Amino acid sequence: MNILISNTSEKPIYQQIFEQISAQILKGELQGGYSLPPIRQAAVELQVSIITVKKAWEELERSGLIYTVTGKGCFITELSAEEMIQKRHETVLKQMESDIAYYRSFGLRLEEVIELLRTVYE
Amino acid sequence: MNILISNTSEKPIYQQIFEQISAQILKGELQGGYSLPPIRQAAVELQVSIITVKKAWEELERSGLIYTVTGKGCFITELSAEEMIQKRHETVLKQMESDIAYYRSFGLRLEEVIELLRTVYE
DNA sequence: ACATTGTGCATGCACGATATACACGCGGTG
DNA sequence: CACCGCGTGTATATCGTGCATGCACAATGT
Repeated sequence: MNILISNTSEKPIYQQIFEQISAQILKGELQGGYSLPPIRQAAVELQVSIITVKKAWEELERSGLIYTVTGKGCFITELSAEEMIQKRHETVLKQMESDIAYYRSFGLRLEEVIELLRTVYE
Repeated sequence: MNILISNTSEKPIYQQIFEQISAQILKGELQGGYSLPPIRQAAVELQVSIITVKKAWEELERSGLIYTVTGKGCFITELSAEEMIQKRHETVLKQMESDIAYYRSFGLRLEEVIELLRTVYE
């Protein structure tokens, strides 16, 4: 459970949890077959309600990254290295499309965007 | 008033209006000194409430892109070409920072991001 | 049975979106 | 010059939706 929750962020808490665990799974930091912490324990660690954790877990299950067994726990879906890369790119591309739409609405061309990226990406 | 509102978008309506007008001003499509449509007229055209338009106008004023005169109307702030470019980059960079944080959370390096960008940016 | 796990329901609160009534500014008219 | 009407932005009260929560219920395994 290496999660950082920002109370100042405009994103809902359950989505912050979802995104960070999602990233950790797709980076291979959380191995398939192992289980996630019980929602109660996670709730205590993260200082949030059980239900907030559950909503994050539900999103993860909807994305096919974990599966739930009532009474037992939640387990990480086993993925091959190729599948992880594939899902990671899918996820990033989906977000990137709307990001690009925003940049383009300001009339920026591809090379301008790349130039700005280089100045910010440390 | 060349605005497109998406009801399926997760973004609030007033923010969609704000972003699009903001972009049009900073691209020079809306010249300084000219006035924006009255909020009532804009509300009819955009099929939204007066107050929703007002909230968008307030955001524009807070960003220094327009100024309001009670009883007269709302007018676009006069900006030099350099100021427009500057503000445009400021705006885009602010958004780009959080975009990059997202990409990096998935472990992507700068060159991978650029490669993905090239495949999507048509 | 009991302890541990996930699930479902009812509540409080913040925010987006709305309609209606109010205040300010300008210009025509007596 | 005063007044009133029209067009402008402004403020108040209300409704619906979604985030976040606590508490009680169901399922699993020892």
